[in-house]
Amino acid sequence: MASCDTCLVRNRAICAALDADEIGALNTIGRQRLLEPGESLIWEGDDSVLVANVIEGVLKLSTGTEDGREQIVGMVFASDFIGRPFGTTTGHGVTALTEAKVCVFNRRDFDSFARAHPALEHKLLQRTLDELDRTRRWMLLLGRKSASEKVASFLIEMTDRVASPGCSSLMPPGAIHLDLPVSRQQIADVLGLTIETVSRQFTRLKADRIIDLPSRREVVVLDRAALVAEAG
Amino acid sequence: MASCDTCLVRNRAICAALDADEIGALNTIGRQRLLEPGESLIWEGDDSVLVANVIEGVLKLSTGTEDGREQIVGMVFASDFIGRPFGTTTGHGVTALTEAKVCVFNRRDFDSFARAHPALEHKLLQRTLDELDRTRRWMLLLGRKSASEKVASFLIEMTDRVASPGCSSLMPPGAIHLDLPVSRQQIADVLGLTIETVSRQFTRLKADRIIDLPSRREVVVLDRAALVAEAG
DNA sequence: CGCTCCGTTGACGCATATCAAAAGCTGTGG
DNA sequence: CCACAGCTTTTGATATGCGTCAACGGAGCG
Repeated sequence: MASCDTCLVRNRAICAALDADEIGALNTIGRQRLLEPGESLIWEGDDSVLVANVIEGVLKLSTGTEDGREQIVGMVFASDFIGRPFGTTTGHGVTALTEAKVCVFNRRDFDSFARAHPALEHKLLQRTLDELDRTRRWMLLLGRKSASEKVASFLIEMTDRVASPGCSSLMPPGAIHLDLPVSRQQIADVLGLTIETVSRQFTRLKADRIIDLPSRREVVVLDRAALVAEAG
Repeated sequence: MASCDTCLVRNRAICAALDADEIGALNTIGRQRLLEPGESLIWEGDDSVLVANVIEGVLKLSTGTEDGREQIVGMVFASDFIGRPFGTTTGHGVTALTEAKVCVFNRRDFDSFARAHPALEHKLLQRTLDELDRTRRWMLLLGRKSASEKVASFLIEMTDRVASPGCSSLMPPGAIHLDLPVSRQQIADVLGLTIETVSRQFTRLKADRIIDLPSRREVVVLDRAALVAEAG
């Protein structure tokens, strides 16, 4: 059975607020679950029945209109928290983008545990405040930036969030290698654009020698400064 | 001297989590402040030196690009909380839209007080989670909705948030009267549009008998259902 | 009464969406 | 190993919604 002791995110997730005894107690109400790419953990509009910590992988948070338009409202990574504690419904779906491992809790169990452990609630509050700040900054992008600014901003955000350690010596100095966890369509859904516009911006950036595109899911950032300049 | 005992939002703001003694203690570190329309309490990028509760009035949270584009990332009303506790910088400015009364705290004082009072932190967490949900729903609007859907959504949000009690008997049955706390430019900055587009949508809605526009800052919603249908 | 600010209206252009088709990958079965 | 099917992505042609620029109008104020 998986235990918190061996958990990859033991010291980075909100659990870091707890001591050994408390972790033991939390361990009894949580269980690990594996998700395949495309598999959903929570659906938009559902009653809030569970919350979770991400142990491995990348997931998206998304909402949509009735006529099928979709907007990705957040991406969550290892050690991030998922779900809506202390509430009744979840406003957005949660779906795995890569294979993912999550530590799932029944929401009510988690709620009472959290209320009994202020240090945990404090960590959760800090995370929520950070996420709110990040989300508000993204609103500027959605409301006011052009397609080229949006794509540049996306790539910069990605270099900060999923910078691959496996940069081979074959790459030009200063280059940053990215393995995107998302398809072109999903990038479009993050940026509020169409897939065609995203694709055209990628090819233009490649033509301008600002990035390289070794494969569909890979991006090499050749000139990060140029990207920052384009991001507005 | 103003005291929490007579505070208009005593039972709705996060202070509602505290008993009489605790309120007394909080009273000693907070002070009231009046703001004129257009006056800023916090500037984007500032060190986070203060936090506050809104007692009366409406304020905007906004970010902008270097070249002057602006995006309003939130509107705050009576009993809402303002500022970035437990953090170093604030990602957005806070500016009064109407005359406003706020209860201001030094951020460090508030931080230590909050850490010592888990019930207060819990209220703050709930508010922050609610605000995050609201903000994420707004992202769908910014990224995926058309101008007409945006304006309709804005008006619906306003009927929920500032429905005037003073509906005179002169109005058609079912009509809802709104006193907008914002200019056309500010509506545009909330919706990620230009002032001209907002204006055109307003006149169209008036021509379609869905709203009436008695004055610049007033809107009468004649057919809320039609507005909901347009909001997407 | 006239000035100024804000909002409205109109003409026009452009960025991005839409529609359509070709070009790469990826996997499967012969 | 090749052929083919079913994808995602790219590329191209066209359409359109919204932005931009410019002029006008009306409300508030000295």
